Amino acid sequence: MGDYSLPCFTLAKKVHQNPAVIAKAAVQALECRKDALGIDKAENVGAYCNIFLNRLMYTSKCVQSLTEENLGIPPIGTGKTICIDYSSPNIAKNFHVGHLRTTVIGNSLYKIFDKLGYNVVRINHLGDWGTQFGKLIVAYKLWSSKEEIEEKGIEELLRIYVKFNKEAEHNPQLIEEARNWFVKMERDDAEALEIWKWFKKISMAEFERVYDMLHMSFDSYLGESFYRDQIPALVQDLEDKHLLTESQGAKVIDLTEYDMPPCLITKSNGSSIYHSRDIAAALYRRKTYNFEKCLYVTGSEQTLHFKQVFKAIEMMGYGWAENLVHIPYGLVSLAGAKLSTRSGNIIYAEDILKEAVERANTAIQEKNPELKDKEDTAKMVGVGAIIFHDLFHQRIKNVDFSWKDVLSFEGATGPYAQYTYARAKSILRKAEINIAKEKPDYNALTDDRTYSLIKTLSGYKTAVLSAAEKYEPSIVAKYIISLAAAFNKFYQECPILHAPEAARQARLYLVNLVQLVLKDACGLLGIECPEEM
RNA sequence: GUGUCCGUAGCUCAGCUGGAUAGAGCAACGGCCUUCUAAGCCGUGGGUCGGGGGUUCGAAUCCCUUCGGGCACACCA
Repeated sequence: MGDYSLPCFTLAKKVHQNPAVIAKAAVQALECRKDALGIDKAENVGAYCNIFLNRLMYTSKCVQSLTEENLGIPPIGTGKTICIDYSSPNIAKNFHVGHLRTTVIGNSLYKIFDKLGYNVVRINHLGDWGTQFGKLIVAYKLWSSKEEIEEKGIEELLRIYVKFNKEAEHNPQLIEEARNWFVKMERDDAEALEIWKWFKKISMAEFERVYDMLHMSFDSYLGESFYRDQIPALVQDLEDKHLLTESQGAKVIDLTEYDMPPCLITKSNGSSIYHSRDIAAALYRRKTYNFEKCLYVTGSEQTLHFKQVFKAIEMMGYGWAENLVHIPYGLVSLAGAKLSTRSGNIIYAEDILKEAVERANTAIQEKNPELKDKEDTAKMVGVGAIIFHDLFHQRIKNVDFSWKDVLSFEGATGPYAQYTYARAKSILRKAEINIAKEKPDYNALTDDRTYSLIKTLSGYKTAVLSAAEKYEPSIVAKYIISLAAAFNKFYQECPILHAPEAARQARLYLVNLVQLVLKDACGLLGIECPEEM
């Protein structure tokens, strides 16, 4: 027989979480086990009777700890710097739903750490260097022209890139030519660099359109190309530290000791590769920002790559390698198949954003045609739906893209959160009182619905801290839904404006807190809340 | 093959530092707008927590094993 007092003890600790339910359960449990426990039932009747008091104390504590300025969130990151490498799209390819994930997750992590007081550096590590430009140059010379690219922009770049890959399947010579062009780029060949700069400019214009729609910006756009002239010094450093070995003409760091394939530093033709550029970038960032942590938001398929890169930096003798964190997310697929530019199995970020705004517009026409700022609201709602959908699930889960799910405005969605916010604001507008001056009468806040709402409100701090600790914006998204749901239930059952004076004041005080937290939490995901919708 | 991640309701997922009848949303069905925005609320149905062992008073949660799926495994990023 075990110790039956243990479960009872655990239970007692939880009493503060939901007194009504727990105390009831306690009485039941003790009924069943009182012989084993040898405790008089009267003790628990006392506890049961304290529920009302507990609620009052809890309510008062929670409501007082949430103020407009702090919302309960402690500034734990003051004086510390965090670099976040995210979005980082490849030049000359379209921005599709896959890129949207890193962009939206990274942006949310930025908002969360910023909220906690960290100094956050947002880095868009553009994929603007590498063999793919060699491929593009070859393709451009073979199948396109200056006029066509000027006219059609990124579409034309994409067309010839796809064509190149298709042709290269039967003609390996093309790949060799592409690699040679990349070698030329690395050796500052004027013609190669001029074409490269031109392609980069065309791509950036497209990316900026998407970032504008998402209302996002970055502190640094230093892409891979920025680190190209730092590679020779890196190679020299690695040589000096006796970390490099020659393998099939390439220079590698041997990692067999750590059960990993070797980390390639330079290719057999002498050019750099993404491992070496990532190492150089980490060294540069450490020197420039002296970061506490540096986060890399990329697909989970790059897990091994970052393990290699981090290990290499550690082997170079840099203890701060342990502060480099890869933040992987699951693959986005479409109709069960991998997203592929080549086969056309792809959806562009711009298209879903536009479509969502369109749908939001339709919804407004149906539900609230009198609304003043229809266009702005439709943008907030449509874009909010997309962002929220992307952040609601744990980032590691694979997602199969579905128009139906992405464009849903009901249930656990961004628009549901925004709608709840708009409802709360509407009440406050009609109340026409200065909320800050009203002290709530806690006695008016003890019914089940209200208590549950206060419980949820007080969980904001925990949710934000947990999201930061796990680098998991979905925790905030889940929190938003639980708060919105708690508020909507409260709203349904507890009259606010038409309540007796004491209850009216106390409830308005709560509505104000809900509204503040909802807006703040949505902000942490990069979602804006319209005042009316 | 090796490594790694995932497997909970028809679908999408919470819960995983062990605790009492496993929770949401979507979809289905039935209710609620002369009262604060029905993008809402209430109710009904729906689960061998992939399977099997083990640890424990107690396991979706921890350990082992097995099956299914995703991804990665040097000259792309």
